[in-house]
Order: sequence, then C-alpha cells, then structure tokens
Amino acid sequence: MSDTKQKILDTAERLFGEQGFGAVSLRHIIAEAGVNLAAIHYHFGSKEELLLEVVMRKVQPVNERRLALLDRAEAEAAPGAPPVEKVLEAFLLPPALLAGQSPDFMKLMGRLHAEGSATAIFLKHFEPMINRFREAFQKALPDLPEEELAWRTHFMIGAMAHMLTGPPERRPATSGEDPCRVAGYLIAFLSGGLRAPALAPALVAVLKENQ
Amino acid sequence: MSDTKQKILDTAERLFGEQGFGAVSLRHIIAEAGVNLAAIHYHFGSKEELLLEVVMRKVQPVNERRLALLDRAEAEAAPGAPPVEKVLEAFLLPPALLAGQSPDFMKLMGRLHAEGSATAIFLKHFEPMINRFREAFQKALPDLPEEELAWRTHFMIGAMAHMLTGPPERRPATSGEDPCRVAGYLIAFLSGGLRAPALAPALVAVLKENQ
DNA sequence: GTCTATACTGAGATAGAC
DNA sequence: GTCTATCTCAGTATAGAC
Repeated sequence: MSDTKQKILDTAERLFGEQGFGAVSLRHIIAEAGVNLAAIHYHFGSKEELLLEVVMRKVQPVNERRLALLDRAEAEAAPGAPPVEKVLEAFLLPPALLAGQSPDFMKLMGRLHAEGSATAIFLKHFEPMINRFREAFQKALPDLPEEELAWRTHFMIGAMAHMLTGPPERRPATSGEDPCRVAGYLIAFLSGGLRAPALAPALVAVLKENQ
Repeated sequence: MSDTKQKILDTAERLFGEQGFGAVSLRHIIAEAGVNLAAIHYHFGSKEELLLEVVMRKVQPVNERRLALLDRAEAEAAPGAPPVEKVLEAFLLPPALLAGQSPDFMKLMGRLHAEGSATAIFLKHFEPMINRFREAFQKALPDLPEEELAWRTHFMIGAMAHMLTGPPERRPATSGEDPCRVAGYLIAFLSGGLRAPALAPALVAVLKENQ
C-alpha cells in the first residue's frame, strides 16, 4: 500500500475516532496527513468509502478471532454441539475487548450500523461469519422454530450493537469498567433470552386486544 | 402554532420519511412547503432541531400510551406488582404498533438514536417515562443486583431499537408481517433475558482467560 | 499509476431590511 | 415574523504534471 494511502487511513481513523464522522471534513484530514485533497478520492472514491475502509481494517481481525473461538468451542464439544453460552462467548468477547480498548472507534461502528447506505457492503463482509454462527445457534437450540430463532438473533445483534456502540452517557456504571464483566452480563442475559420458551399464541391474542 | 411552522413540520415529516434525513435538503422542504429558507432557521434553529421536533411530535403520544398501559397493569396487579411480561408489554406494544403503521418514520428514530448530538434533548423527553419503567422492572425482579438490572435494561433498549429502526433488509421474514407477532417474539425473548440468573463470577473468570 | 492545483455545485447558516 | 441576499464550507470532479 502506498505511503499516502496509509497516512490517510491512519489520520482518518484518529480524527473520526476523536471527533466523529460528520464533524471531520476531508480538508481536516488532508491538512493533518499532509496530502492532497484529490488523493482521497483517488484512493477511496468518497468520504463514505474511506470510512468503510477505516472500519474494516479494525473489524476484520475481530471477525477472524470470533471464528477461531467458535472453531475451538466446536472442537471441544465434539461430537456434540457447544451450548448457547459458548457460542455467545465466541461471538461477543472479541468485539467487547475491542470496545474496551478503543471506545471512540466503536462510535463509528454505530454510525455505519445506523446508516442504510453502507449496509450492502457491510453485510457482504459479515455474512460468512454470521452464517457460521446462525448454524451454531440452530444446533444449540434445535427445538426453537426457525422464524423465531431468526428474530432472536436479530434482537441479539441489537443488544450487542447498543452495548458496543451506544452513547457513553446512557451506559450504566460498572464496577471497574471491566469489558469482560459487561460481556458476562450480556452473555447471561442473551442466553436467558435465547433459551426462553417459544412464543405462546395466547400472548399474540392478548396483544391484539390491546392495540 | 403559526401556519408556516405547521407547513414546515408536515412537509419535513413526509420528505424525511420518504427519502431519509441526509437526502433531503432544507431547500427541498421549503420548495414543497412554499415557505422561505430562513423561516426554518427562525422557527427551529437548525436542520437537526427540525428533525427533533418532527420526531417528538409523533413519539409523545407513544410515550403517553406506554404510561397508560403501565398504569393499568399496576392497577390490575394491586396490591402486588405486575410481572415482567406485563411491564414489557406496556413498554413495547405502543412503539411496535407505530412501527407497523409507518416504517419509514422509524428509520428517522434510528438516526436520532445513533447520533450523539441530540442525545441530551432526547434523554430529557424520555427520562420520566424510563424512570417509571425502571421502577416497575425493579419491583418485578427484586432479586437482581441493581447494576445488572441497569445493564439488562440497556440491552433491552438496544434490542427494541434494532427491531424498530433496523434496516429492513436485515429484518427476518415474518408470517403475515404482523407487528403484534414480532412484539410477541420480543416480549418472550426479553422476559427470558430479564429473568435469567444473575451473572456467575465463574463466567467472568473464564472470559478473562480467553482474552 | 500517483498525485497536485483548481474549479464546481450545493449545502446550512446569518444579517439586516421590511 | 418573514424575506432577500449573501457567506462559508462541505464533498466532488477534472485537467494535467510527474
């Protein structure tokens, strides 16, 4: 990779992390990086795509670590399947540790997560990993209807994303601000949710009455 | 409220809903509303604050309905406290119904939710309601340590927000696309999570080893 | 293939007349 | 309260030097 491209990525990562995506203009970045404005568009095409590369550079190792932990859990549980808790651990621990190290960076993730524009590219990078985990959850919860498992996975991602990228002023205080402790809270919570009995038709009826 | 202000709010709500916040310029809005550009800054101060008012106008009734349902659940359970499921129902059903009616609008909520800037004002409007619900959850789950309950509430809000405002292409398919059914899935999931046993210290130790 | 200089279009914001 | 005119600054596009 060229030196210019490298400098742009490093500077953008720092400035985006410190001040947020919207607050940092391309002209701020080129001033600090000592490069030309057009170099950004030459190497990345647009500000959005620059952000995407900045984020992906840090997220890739997290996803690799997730898969490695899942591999290990499956090897340990063979010939059976690992329990929900172990799958959750593999999925949640790597990003929780990253969040503990660089909270600023996670705010950027939150932006990408909330934006529609980058979703397609985002999904492409995550899909192989997500699919591996979906299978693992299905094996750990064989009795749950498929549609309900899909929704529970959706809820899980929401809870995780909010924990990782949510605004700091809304985060509860934690003894020691220990990322492992918070990850533990989340694993306990999610395993309870994933293991809950499937939705009873009676509840849907009650909800319809109240609407 | 002046006619100009009303026209701006109505037009902004429609355009933001149809095309998203970033894609709609103030100049689009004034063209369709037939008002002057400066009128927006006179009445709202900035584009961000306009969005905030647009959103709040629709969210206020939802919060009122939440409190009314909680009141009713508490009256029915007196002299005891309502179970977690009933509290969740009061909290989740009103926004789920709104999301079913106007999915476009919920994407705007997602933006506010993800942005740091509006958080303070956002919080001020939600705090009284959130506090009422926090108390209700505490009464329904008297054995859970306070710190852990705070985190579980945080996770709950993340799961709800992701269900309501998440990108449509990531939402699982649902039989009949019934908002009550999805709300039911969420209530079943969250009551399992909230009722889960408190975090075991052993789990934290295991996580620390793997880090 | 890389990078620089410069120009273009459209955004949100504002001062001051009415 | 409302409008005109104007300002500043953003992201983007292109022509051409190395």
